Amino acid sequence: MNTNPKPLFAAIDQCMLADRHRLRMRLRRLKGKPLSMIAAEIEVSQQKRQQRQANLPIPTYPEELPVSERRAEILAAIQEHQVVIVAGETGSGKTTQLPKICLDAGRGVTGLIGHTQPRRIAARSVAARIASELQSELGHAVGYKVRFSDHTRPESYIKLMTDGILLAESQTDRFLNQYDTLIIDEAHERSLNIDFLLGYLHQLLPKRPDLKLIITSATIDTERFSQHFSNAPIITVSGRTFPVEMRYRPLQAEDDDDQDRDIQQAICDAVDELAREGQGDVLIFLPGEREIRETTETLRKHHPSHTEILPLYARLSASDQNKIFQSHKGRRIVLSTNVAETSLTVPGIRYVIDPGLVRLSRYSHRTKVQRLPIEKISQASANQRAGRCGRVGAGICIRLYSEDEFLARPEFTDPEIKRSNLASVILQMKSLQLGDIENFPFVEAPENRLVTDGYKLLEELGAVDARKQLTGSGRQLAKLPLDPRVARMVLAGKDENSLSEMLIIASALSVQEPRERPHDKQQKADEKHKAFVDDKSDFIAYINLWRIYHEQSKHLTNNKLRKWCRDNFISYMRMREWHDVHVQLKSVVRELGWTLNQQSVGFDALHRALLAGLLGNVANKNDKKEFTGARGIKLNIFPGSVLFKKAPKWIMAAELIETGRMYARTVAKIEPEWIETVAADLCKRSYFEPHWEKKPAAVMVYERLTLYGLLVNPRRKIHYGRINPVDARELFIRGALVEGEFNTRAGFFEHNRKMIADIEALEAKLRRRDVLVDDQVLFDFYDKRVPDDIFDGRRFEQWYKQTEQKQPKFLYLKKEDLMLHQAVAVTEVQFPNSLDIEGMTLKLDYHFEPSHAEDGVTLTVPLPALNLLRPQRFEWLVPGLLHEKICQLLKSLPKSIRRNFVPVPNFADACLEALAVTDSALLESLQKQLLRMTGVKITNMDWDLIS
DNA sequence: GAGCACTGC
Repeated sequence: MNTNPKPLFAAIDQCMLADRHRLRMRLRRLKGKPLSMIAAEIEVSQQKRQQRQANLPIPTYPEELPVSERRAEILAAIQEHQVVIVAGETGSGKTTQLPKICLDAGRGVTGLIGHTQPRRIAARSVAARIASELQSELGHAVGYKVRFSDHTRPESYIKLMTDGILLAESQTDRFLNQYDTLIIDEAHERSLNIDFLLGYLHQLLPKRPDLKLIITSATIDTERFSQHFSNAPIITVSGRTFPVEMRYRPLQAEDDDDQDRDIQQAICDAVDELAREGQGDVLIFLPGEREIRETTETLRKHHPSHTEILPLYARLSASDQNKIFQSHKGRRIVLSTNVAETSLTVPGIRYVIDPGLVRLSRYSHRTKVQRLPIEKISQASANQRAGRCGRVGAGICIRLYSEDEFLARPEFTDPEIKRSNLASVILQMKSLQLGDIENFPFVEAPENRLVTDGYKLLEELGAVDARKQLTGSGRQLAKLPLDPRVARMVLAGKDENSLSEMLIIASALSVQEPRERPHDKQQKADEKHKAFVDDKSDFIAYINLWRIYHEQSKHLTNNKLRKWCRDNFISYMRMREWHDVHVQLKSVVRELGWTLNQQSVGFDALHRALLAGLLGNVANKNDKKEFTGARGIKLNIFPGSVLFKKAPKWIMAAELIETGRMYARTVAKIEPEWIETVAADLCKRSYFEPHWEKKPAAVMVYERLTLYGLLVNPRRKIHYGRINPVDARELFIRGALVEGEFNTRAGFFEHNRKMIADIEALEAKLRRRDVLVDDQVLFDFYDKRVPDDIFDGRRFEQWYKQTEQKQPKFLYLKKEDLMLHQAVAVTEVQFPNSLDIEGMTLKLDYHFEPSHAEDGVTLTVPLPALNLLRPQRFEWLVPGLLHEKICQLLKSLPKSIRRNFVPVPNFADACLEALAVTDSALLESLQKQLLRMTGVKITNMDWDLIS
């Protein structure tokens, strides 16, 4: 039995790259067991490789292409270096010839030659072109893979794909082992995908020393790519283009006498100037649809003759776009957005007019919202535009700005990674465990604040925690081929059992708007689109459109369905794209083990799930009918929305975008209460007016709830105990125990209440407030005894019951707990609770509250007894108060008399002792006694009884 | 009272 694995390890080195890792792992695990099974597999993989080597296509090269002349040089560079930069303009042939040169270099045998393009159309057409040059059927030696369709075979050598596909593959094949060579084409476009890929490859190359990487770019900024890949060699291939004459025609007049022109006028002048140059089509670059429309009208008035004027932009229907490929007589002027700069090549252009403007997407750090400002284009972009007229012959480019201005412009357009919210990139990196984005080897690192905002959005969606770590739901979001916000909706849809509806909406939000609204048929289109409208939600309109369309598709032929789409101003192509995304989402969701609801879901549940992804896009209408969104930004409902005319108080939007104004697009009515349930953790809460309430026997507080500064709930009463148990306990002790606002049968409560009442009664008799301890002492008494976690009636009763059994009366106050000093003077003799008069016992009440009607001592007399009483008796009050009264009387005497009775309290004491309560008047008894003691005679007139 | 262009697990 052969148990020596060594030769097999060596044999694995001759296997297909994609198999090696798996085979090595298995071989390692076998340790000492029979190796026959794995040996067979190794054999298969080796044979596959040998077969590929044997069948390797032998390329031929069209000699007229500039790249063909540099073949040997490029081939040598590929063999000597891991990374090669190939720079060349359009027409150099690099895109079609490089993969063939790679074949010649022996690449493509142990693994595929992967070749990326920024766009699906390009991936497909380049594949077709190379296949035909290798005289192989498309999908055999040369295949392509774009979203929704994979046309490659195991025996393919070259695989064209979008850069997004390669990036997506890295999620399941971390080492990209199916490739032995990668060509990243059009790297100068610097899309998010390309920048992410270049960073990814930077850290992959050391782990895959056998992998070759070729980066191709227009001849701009190639140094940057070279530096990023440790000074990789740059091979520059000339383009096969014709010279373009540059003419600068700024809007500002050169002479002071001349008037400045506006862009419309300048375009007309430029068209006239080019008309004098002779035959040839003109391409004019404009920032947007509106400008194209305006200029079309200006030019129609200006050139009424046989000039054909064609608009061109991405939103235009396919048939209108295709007009640029139809032959024509006379002069053609194409007015185009940036589609014609990179994505689409307009054939037969001899002249370009470039006003130098573009509408560019820029993420605003200030408002956290995507903007679409019109900006001046970069030099690179201007040159790219000029190049569009040098493809069929010498061209002329008229720039509607000066050369100085051109030179003053930035050299390159900011790459997308510096203009985007990075949530999606960060989420993918986290899920790939690529470490922190801050340390990721980007060609150009995005600004920190963009990274911060990316993390913030992910935190809002619950994809990362406060420590920026990926959460469980973050891992799930990363698996969905969707924008993170939309992915979050789908996840919530799973939880709310509304996945069926949610997948329709999520796929709709991922594709371009399928409803068409041609400028000349706006009303007709709106009329047709009314069939899909829901009066509370633009999201429901997508579901309605989806259902109606699929109902039609069931019984209509393809052609009839297309016609139905045309009649209803729906883009058939985009419906197909929507459908395809939906199919893909369904399959991803199935793999995740999620199930689609069979029963349709209600409005609320569906929109709560949508809200989970759109918390940052919530807005609230104020009294002036203006909307305020997160962080105080003012916004408007997009006029195309169903809610535009009658807007509800609260809305959420699928997207916020700032163009002319800040617009909320795809909008639905929401209830603010949903925010509380969906965003419980995200809402900021402040608390005010905590207070004890007798009836619920709890400390209550008002809560103020805001989300990103929006007032979701201004005043909601809730229990304070769970929010701040320490404060709540204090308020409980004060309110319930000290102040006694408490319904309880606990024994201590009545006892303590009575104890305090007794002392208060005592104070009333003494006419002073310094006997009963103050509330703070009472508080301290309870504070010492009540445990920390007792802050409401229910908890208190429970604890009291248990503790009372072990320590009876443990909460009973004693007299000494309550009295500041021993009020010895207070005896029953001094302050009797009743008076015996005329054989009756009459109740006495004491009250100490100056200026109150009942201040003093109150004798309660039954009405029939009233005329039996003699008023003189009451001048004597009660003994405890008589002393003070005598003092006051003595002090009221005129000074000449008063000085005989100093010190007054002593004389008062003496009088008190000598006098017995009689029915005679107090003043007369006093006068007699004082005369007896001092010989001073006082008359009734001497007393001042008023003050 | 109305938006540049692409792409994907």
